Amino acid sequence: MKNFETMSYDELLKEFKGILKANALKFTKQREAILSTLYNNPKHFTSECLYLLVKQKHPELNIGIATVYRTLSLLEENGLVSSISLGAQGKKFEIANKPHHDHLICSECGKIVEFENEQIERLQQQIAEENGFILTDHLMQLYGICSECQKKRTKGD
Amino acid sequence: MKNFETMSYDELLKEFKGILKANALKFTKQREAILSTLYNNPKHFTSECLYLLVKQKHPELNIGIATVYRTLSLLEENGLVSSISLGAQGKKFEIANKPHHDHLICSECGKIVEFENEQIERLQQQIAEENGFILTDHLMQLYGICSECQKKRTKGD
DNA sequence: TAAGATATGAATATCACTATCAAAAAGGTA
DNA sequence: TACCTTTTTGATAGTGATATTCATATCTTA
Repeated sequence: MKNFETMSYDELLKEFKGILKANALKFTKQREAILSTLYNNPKHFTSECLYLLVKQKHPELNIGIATVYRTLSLLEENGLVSSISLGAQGKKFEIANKPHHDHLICSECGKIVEFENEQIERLQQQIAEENGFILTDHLMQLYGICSECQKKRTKGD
Repeated sequence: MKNFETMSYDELLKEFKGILKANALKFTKQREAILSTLYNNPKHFTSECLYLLVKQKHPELNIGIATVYRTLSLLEENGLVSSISLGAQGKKFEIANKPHHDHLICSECGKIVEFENEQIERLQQQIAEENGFILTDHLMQLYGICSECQKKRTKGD
């Protein structure tokens, strides 16, 4: 897969158009609005949350929530966005124009910190090989209490 | 928390009864049926899947799916079962009478291989600390193609 | 720019899970 | 054991996130 790390918006858009063409899909205003909103807000979005933001930034499109779901699936299938499942807190999406990273999540406030660790990646590769697997992907989420929520706790009680 | 690794079913049952008593909850045939089914089938169950198996093994109980959900939550809250979220493949439960481990999952056939790696755990702890988090839990799933599915692929095409 | 395709938004359906509720069962107590 | 109180149960309805349907709108390319 391509590495989107250093991609400008124009390059990303070109990539997206290429994917659409290759699959006989159409380039629409809605799809672009969603892609650009994701690109310009490098946060982790809920589908709902992204829907509201796109609606706000592009009111003339009168975008529907179904289109947001459909487009997110499309983008994820093609590696342009990635998602993490936070169980009770829902599924969050982010644009995949950053280097690979994993997530450290606060169970109290939902804050997400990104990190990367080469050493763990190597160990994962090794584990897969030992078990006869070809590693294609991985998911690593660390859960804990962030420093702010730790402070709140001691105050609160 | 207690380590359930070497626990016999009798010990597990005793533990469960203790938890129930401590919370003023009752020991019922349904709850026991679910616990024993989990214990005797050391696999990863979907709620639905476990429901069907308990129904089959204990038809006289006429168990309802709601009870399965309720009991799984209860068992998970008390550390007797643990769960993993497999995204599209749903949430799966297993009895927590094994040492902590993570999962290596085949994206083609859904096969799950368990593994543990001390070194990764230490690195995770370290990452959490560096970011001011108190680590409470983690989720690590490696996705890949298992050796069997690799063989099928080369044959198939 | 017309033809033939896909995409869209609104509404509806689905899926996993949760809440509600009347009836049943558990487990103290006498 | 019989009673009494509380919790649990199964059935069912409800929920929220996501998927599907369908008539209309929009894109692409010829």
